[in-house]
Amino acid sequence: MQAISSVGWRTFEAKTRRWIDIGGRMLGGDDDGSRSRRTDGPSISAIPYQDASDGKITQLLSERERDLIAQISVTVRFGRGDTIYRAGDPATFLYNISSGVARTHRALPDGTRVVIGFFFPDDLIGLAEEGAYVNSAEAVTAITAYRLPMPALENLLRRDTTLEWHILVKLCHELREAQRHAVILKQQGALARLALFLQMLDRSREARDGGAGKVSLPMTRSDIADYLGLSLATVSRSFRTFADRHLISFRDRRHLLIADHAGLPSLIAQPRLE
Amino acid sequence: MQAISSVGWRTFEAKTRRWIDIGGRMLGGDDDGSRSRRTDGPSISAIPYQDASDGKITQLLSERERDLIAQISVTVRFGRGDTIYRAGDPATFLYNISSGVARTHRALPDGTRVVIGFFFPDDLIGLAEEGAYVNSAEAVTAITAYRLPMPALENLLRRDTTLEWHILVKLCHELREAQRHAVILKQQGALARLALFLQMLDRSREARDGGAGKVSLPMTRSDIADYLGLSLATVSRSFRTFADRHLISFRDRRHLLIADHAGLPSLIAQPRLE
DNA sequence: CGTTTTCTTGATGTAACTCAAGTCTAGTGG
DNA sequence: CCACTAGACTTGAGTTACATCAAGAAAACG
Repeated sequence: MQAISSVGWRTFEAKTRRWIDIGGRMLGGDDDGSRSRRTDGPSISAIPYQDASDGKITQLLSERERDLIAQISVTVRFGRGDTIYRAGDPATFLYNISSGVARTHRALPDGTRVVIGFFFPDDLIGLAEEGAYVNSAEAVTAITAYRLPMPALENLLRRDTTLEWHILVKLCHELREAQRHAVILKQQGALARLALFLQMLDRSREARDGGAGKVSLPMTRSDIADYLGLSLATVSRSFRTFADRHLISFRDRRHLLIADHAGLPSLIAQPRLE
Repeated sequence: MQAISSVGWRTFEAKTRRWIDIGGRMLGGDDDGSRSRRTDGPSISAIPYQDASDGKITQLLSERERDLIAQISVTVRFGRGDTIYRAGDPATFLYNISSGVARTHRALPDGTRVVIGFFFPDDLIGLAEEGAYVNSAEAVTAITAYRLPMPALENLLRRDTTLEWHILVKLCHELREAQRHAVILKQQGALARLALFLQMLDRSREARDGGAGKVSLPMTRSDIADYLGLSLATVSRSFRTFADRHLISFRDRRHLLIADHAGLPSLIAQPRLE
């Protein structure tokens, strides 16, 4: 996989260009629960930095701001499994996910893969260091995203303080998520890690659709393992344990219901889970 | 410890006020290698977001910006072990560390402590969610810091786009650090985690003083364990293993020399370290 | 409908945890 | 200045949870 020669920028441009779709149509029938029901246009949301909102995710951008971003951006689409960008490539674009789920990862010298995070509609991806992407990003499901050229965005931010503030707030949100991820990983037990992961997915889902505890797992078990720092086998076994204890129930491999909302948190942070 | 009743804001104010020191004197003879040799004043530095700088940390603020921040801030001091703020307290201040080392942590329900990060001069701490601190922060060594009232800072940022941009860049830097932390934790082996930790400290030291591989460990073994997600015993054993293999050598418990700069990275990301 | 990928489940070895006892060090007061 | 003490660190022994290896089952894909 990933057979194209990594000439970097040019290859990358050529590759992505294939998926550009000026329409911005929404993806229709994805049943992964992650499709967005918003009207068309760029959109960024987060738990606010200052104002209390009962833990709910709120839309940060005004209509005007969304227009401004729309003016400098293009709608792009990626198919399941496609590479969005690679670590080390020149960071020319920021992506605002509109529908679908993305994953960022870092490849270690020996080929081990570390999944940094999963990203959902209204998230931003494309973090850079010294002008180059630090992680690689792929589409977990089919994705529609707004692609913002960094120079144009920087320009826009320099002119519009409020917009810049909102990006700042969003970044704070992502920073908190990254810290939360670290907290998950420091949990000793596999069950505790998985419980925290499910809780995280459930919370992000709840903030979006507000429905009951029906969680969808668009990513593979292997993705989850690489995110939680466990082996694929252990993830599978842990799911089974949860099901056996009637904490969750699977509709199929990709869809589960959280049966015992109090049970999962109780597993967390116990020194030894027996 | 931490015996003061947690009435939150008022107690907090009263507590910190004790350490306010309008002078802004630098701490003199700390031999922890983390003292800053800059001239007086607020200071923020990071690896740039766009421009290449050979991986070096650079000062982000202009003289004018540092003055602006100085005008809204007060110099505060904390003694070793003092609490800077607590998770859940109203996030009224942001802190710009000037000298010394701080640590942020989160306490889990069962009393387990998770160290989120260590912070050095030129770093910012005080991340909030919905107006409240998400982590607690303590002084690992004696600390001098600039204390910025959030409302005033927000005001300042709304007026000064460039300054806001610089804060944004700094936040990106911290986000990358948090991700790096997660990568460390996903390493299986204790040796690999500790090696990455030492590498991290060494790099941050190198960016500051540029000297040879003399790393200081101002934090306790227990802090390191809680940061790396290991037990105190394992951290100790791993240090011993490194020393036995002549990868590092201890001057004393708090100061070590990286003897084999190539040896440590070679331990990292190996599936099994034997 | 066959092939490939993804997932489940079992058996075994080992790294790291826990418990626990012993050593060092820095900070305190005589 | 030195003895003393409390906290920080080291090291050992036994146990356990998870990684690894491996084979079989179930989806997903063309």
